[in-house]
Amino acid sequence: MDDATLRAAAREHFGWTALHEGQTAAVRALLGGRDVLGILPTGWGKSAIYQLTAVLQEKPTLVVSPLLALQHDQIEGFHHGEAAQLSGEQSAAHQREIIARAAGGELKLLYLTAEQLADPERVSALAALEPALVAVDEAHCVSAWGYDFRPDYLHLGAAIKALGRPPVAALTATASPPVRADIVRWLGLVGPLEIAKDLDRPNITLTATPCVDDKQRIGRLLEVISELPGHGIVYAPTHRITEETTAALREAGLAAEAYHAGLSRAVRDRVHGEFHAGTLPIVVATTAFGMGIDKPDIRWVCHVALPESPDDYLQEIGRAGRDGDPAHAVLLHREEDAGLRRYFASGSLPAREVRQVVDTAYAGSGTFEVGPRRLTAIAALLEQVGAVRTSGRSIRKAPHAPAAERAVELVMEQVDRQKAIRRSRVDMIRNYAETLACRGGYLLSVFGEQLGRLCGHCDNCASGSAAARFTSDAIFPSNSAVVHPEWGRGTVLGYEPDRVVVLFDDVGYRTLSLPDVVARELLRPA
DNA sequence: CGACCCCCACATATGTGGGGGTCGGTGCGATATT
Repeated sequence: MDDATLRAAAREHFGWTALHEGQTAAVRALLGGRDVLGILPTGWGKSAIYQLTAVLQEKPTLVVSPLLALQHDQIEGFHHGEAAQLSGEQSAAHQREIIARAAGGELKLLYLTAEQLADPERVSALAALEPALVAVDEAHCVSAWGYDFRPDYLHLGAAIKALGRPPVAALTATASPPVRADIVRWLGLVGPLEIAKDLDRPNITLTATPCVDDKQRIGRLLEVISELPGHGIVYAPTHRITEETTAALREAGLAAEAYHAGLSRAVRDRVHGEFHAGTLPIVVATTAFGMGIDKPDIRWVCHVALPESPDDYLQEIGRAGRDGDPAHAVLLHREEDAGLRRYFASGSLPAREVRQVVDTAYAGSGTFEVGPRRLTAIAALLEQVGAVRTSGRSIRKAPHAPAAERAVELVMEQVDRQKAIRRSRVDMIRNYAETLACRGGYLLSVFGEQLGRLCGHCDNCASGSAAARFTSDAIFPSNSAVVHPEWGRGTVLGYEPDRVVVLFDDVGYRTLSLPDVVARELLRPA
């Protein structure tokens, strides 16, 4: 199908008068049976990719979307009348009715969660619909949530296979190279067409300020907020700090409300609604206040602790200034912040538990003595290394499975690798906070994007400290593959004066001293 | 990983310091209780 036909269809079905080249390329790829990985900013028109593809096909499209509230919004925004949601909130009868409507050709889009696809009966009912496409929205959740929080994300690849393996569109606003690798791997994408829009957001001024203690940090926060125009979000690391910060702001006469997962649904909805409507100027929140915030005129995002990763940070500050007007991202950090993040990043999956699952699965009888969440994650990891086949709750030894000991070893290698990468991301966001070089350039380099100039919208660019440190003395080109004797294969991401940032496949991000690299020949071209 | 709380010992009758334990973020969905 050529672009003119696609544009005509977009106009006819949705009234869209303009499509990006990236959108038409993605739709063409999907219609031709090719997977798509789209890393595209919010507001760019990611959903249009699968919506347009969906209406051009006879069979329905399944959309995996992480939050039920998000699904509601998207179904409401789809003015085509042919979208519905399938979730555990609905009665069994209602669920059957939805599937029947889809089978009758009445629905083009069916929204569901990853958990829905963990149920083999549900999957076979959906497979009978012969879905034309699976879209995975907010695909970074595979990586961010799969390993511990919502492990059914790790079974999506297997579920998609069981659905007849239609083409897959994986879409997200933010994904660094390790996250992309997770998406490709766990969704089982094959040679996907990658569409990425550059991540630089020139209208967001980046600032990071070290604080010696929490008292000073709150003081700085109050100063910052009083200087900044408009409405904004304060991100805090814990429920308690969220509440305390809210109290401090209110005491200073500011209208602020807390938002975190410990609050009732009613309070959360009210706070979200008032912020969105503009009647509440400040929300102090944990990461729970995230996806689904679609307010164009957020003027600032201020962190009172280090976030867990560059991915999280970019995602969170990306909520500011969507209207394109000037906005601010302020990071008030302390060295002590990294501890909590390292803890969150570490997770834990004891080899003993993996062994127990392997032994039980191989024996074909007995009980799994592991919590349900962990069992789901372990099963996915074991399936990935070819040790077991899973279907719903059943975990059976796979044909040609490795020996039990070897299976545990293979899984633990994956777990350790994952842990190393996640912890290295904490180091990267710390470097971002502490660097005297260009912050915009640094942040982008973590995502494998080379700015090649000063960003011109960070505090270090403004003070001149970035210019003094700008360097292009590359000994290896950016994005080139290198090998380190201890850390193995990696990709050169960028340079700071006397330092080079490399992303290693097995150990994650590392910052190496350039004189050291040269003197000891630590890096060789791969 | 580190903040914080509790408890205890300690030198002295109220505060300090140390040891040990606990807790910290995201949401789905199924199940139990009003």
